[in-house]
Amino acid sequence: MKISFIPIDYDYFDFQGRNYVKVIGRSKEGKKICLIDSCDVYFWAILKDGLNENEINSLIEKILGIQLDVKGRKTKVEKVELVDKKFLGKDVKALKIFATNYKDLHDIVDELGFDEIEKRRGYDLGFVTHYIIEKKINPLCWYEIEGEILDNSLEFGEIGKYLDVDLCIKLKNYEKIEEKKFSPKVLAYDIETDGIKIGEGEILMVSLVSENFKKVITWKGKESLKEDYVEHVKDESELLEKFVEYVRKISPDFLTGYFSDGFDLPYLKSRADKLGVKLSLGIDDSQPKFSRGKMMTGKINGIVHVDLLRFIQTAYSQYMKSETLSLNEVANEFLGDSKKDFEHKHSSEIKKGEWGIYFDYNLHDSVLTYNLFQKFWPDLLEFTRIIREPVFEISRAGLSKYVESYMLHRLEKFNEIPEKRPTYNEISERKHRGKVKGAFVLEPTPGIYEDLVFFDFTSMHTSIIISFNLSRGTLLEKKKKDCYESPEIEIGNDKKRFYFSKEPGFFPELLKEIFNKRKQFKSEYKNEPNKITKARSNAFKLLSASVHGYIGFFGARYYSWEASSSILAFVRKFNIDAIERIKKEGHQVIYGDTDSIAFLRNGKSKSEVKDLLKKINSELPGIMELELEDFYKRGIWVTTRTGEFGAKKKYALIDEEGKFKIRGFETVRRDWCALAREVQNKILLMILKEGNEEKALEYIKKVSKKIKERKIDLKEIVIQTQLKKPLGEYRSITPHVVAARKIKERGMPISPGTLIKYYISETEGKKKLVRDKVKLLDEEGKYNIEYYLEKQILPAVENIFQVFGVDVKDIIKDKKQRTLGDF
DNA sequence: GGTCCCTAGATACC
DNA sequence: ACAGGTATCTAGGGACC
Repeated sequence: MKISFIPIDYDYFDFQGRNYVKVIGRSKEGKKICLIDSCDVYFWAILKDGLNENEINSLIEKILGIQLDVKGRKTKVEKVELVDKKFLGKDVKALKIFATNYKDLHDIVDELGFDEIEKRRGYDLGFVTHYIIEKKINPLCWYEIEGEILDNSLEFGEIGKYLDVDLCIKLKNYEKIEEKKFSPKVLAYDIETDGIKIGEGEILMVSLVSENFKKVITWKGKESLKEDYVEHVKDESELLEKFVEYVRKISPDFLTGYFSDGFDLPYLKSRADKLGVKLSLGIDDSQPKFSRGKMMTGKINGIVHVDLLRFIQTAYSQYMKSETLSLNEVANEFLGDSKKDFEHKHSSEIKKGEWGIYFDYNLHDSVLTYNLFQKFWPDLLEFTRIIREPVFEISRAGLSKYVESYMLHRLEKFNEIPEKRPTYNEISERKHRGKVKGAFVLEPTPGIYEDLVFFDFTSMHTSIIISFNLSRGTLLEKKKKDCYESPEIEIGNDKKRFYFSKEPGFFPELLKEIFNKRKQFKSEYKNEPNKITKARSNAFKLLSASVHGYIGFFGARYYSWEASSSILAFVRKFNIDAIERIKKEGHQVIYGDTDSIAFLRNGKSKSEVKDLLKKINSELPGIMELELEDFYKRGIWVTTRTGEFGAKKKYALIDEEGKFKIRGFETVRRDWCALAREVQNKILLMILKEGNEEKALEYIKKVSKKIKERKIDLKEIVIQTQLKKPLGEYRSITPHVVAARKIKERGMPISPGTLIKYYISETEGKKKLVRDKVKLLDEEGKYNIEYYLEKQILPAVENIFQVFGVDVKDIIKDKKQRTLGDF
């Protein structure tokens, strides 16, 4: 019997000392299937150059004799083969050393301190990754499989009997087949509790949302108006049991929550432990397992637990408008939907009539999570397919893991042996080597300009890596006759160049694939602009842009200070060259940052500009490409606060359709109060639309009057700042630290990541410091007129008006006039 | 108590 | 530790008068 099958999750177990993989997935017909499979277990010993046959044979004999008894497990070297391989692009002779159990490879490696062996590699990938590489049963790709059905078999300790799947198959044959549509079964969940710390208070309710399925399980508010999605149970224990029952009945591919790694799942587990309920969510009846890293991670056997927040953090946060990654804001941005209104309070304070609202609130959180999962699914799918790690990992990993896994899964094509993870000592050496000099930013001349053009390089770092074959493996020890040469790089007081082979390296070659995906999704977005094509385009832009960061990241297997420095040196060179080239054509260049150039049309037509672009492109090497970002009707650049220089990374533009683009200004910074941000935003828009400052000046007069008359709402003057580390670690006591202390005193939870909200009030006495005037939002007080005028409004608008030679200081402060008016 | 300079800290840009 | 460097800006911290 042949079955079309899509792998979703991977797990492994030991049976009689050997490793077996469980691949959980679906058949085309929607049946949940568990494949049992195994693969060769081995690692590599790279031999020193120039060993003769006898030396190699006697080495192999020695290695074959290795037998270990580790952790009660007998393991041995089963087989050794001599193979021609490559390591970092160089030809090497290597021994492929087969062993019984993957977990023992480290111990065998430790026994291999022979002089003939130069390096030992390929033992630190993790068994699942090793398996996927070995067998090429890639996640979320379709296969036609054949095998022995184990449902009633005694094999593997009767695994087929106790696994909660439709079919359990011992894999015999498989073949990759063409892609089919796959709509995963998704179940979203969310809990409401009386506690904030994990397991502290009771769980009041849990909501579950799947396709055509909505449920709130609760043991509270029985008297309340009964909605048909509400299911009442006896108590909290029964709630937990019912939750498990529904999850098992629905048997989803994905169980998804929002911040559920950090809250919902550990909370459920903790309460279940306290109440003696087994949270047997796994297909093998196992309970969720938590691993502690920087972030806690909750894993369920056979169901992929996806904390959407984690995926959004890595894949989208840099491209989002939302200022926080709260469910509400993210849902707003991607779904145009919000959380329902409900003011959280302890269950003892909830009135009878309010429970219905609470249930609805709880349900809607799961609805939002479910819908968000569906929105992001195409991206999660694409990332998983291209990176080839299980969805569970993809949904949680950082960018370095994305890049690295992409490479590791494709080394075989190049006959490459994988590099190992750096050791602790190597990491600290890398950290101490000194920063790589970064990109070039052109200082703008402050002013307001008309008819602007923005050019930018397409995936600049990536195209440089590809075009100049830059990587650790292609770095040459010294200059060769025919090689790529980096621009001069300053090292201390020295200048140096690095040289790279022209023989294509596996790393730059592999990058091409990412680069092409990026191109494909970008044009897809252009043809069909919507939130999702945009998100996907941005996601791959991010992956593509992360590769040079990966090379410079000290934890990377393929870290290279030399390659990283060279990439940045090329980035600087090409941007500066392009600036000069555009100047030479008679354009005034206003600004440039890393891979972009802004310049004036200076009377030239758009098609002349496009011709210039073509000309420049024909002169660029390799796959490097400069593209037209857009034409802009008007743009403004200001000075820095001190007024000495043109400010970098701060500008505002209006395009020809009247769309605004604002970068770096207080308007886009969340640590400024809404009032200052709105005022600055309005002023920028007026100025960009009209091309003069008159209206804006009128407006600013009105606003400062309103402030002085205390007519500003509290929510307009709230300042919010994120706590970035534990409260005790702050060396300087800033306003937001003071505010955070106040919150803590009230017994409210704060931790790194919490947004601290406060306002600055009038104070009696001679308190000078801002932090002495900090008040929380519910603390009574009058806002500090002077502070908001001089420290929020004035700095936000002062240097914008300065561009027109207008000094707004007196207009805003206006102290004399106020005194006169008072009489 | 005020001024100057420097640093810590947060956030943005690419 | 979990992609990088460049940059702006505020408020605190400390030296000095």
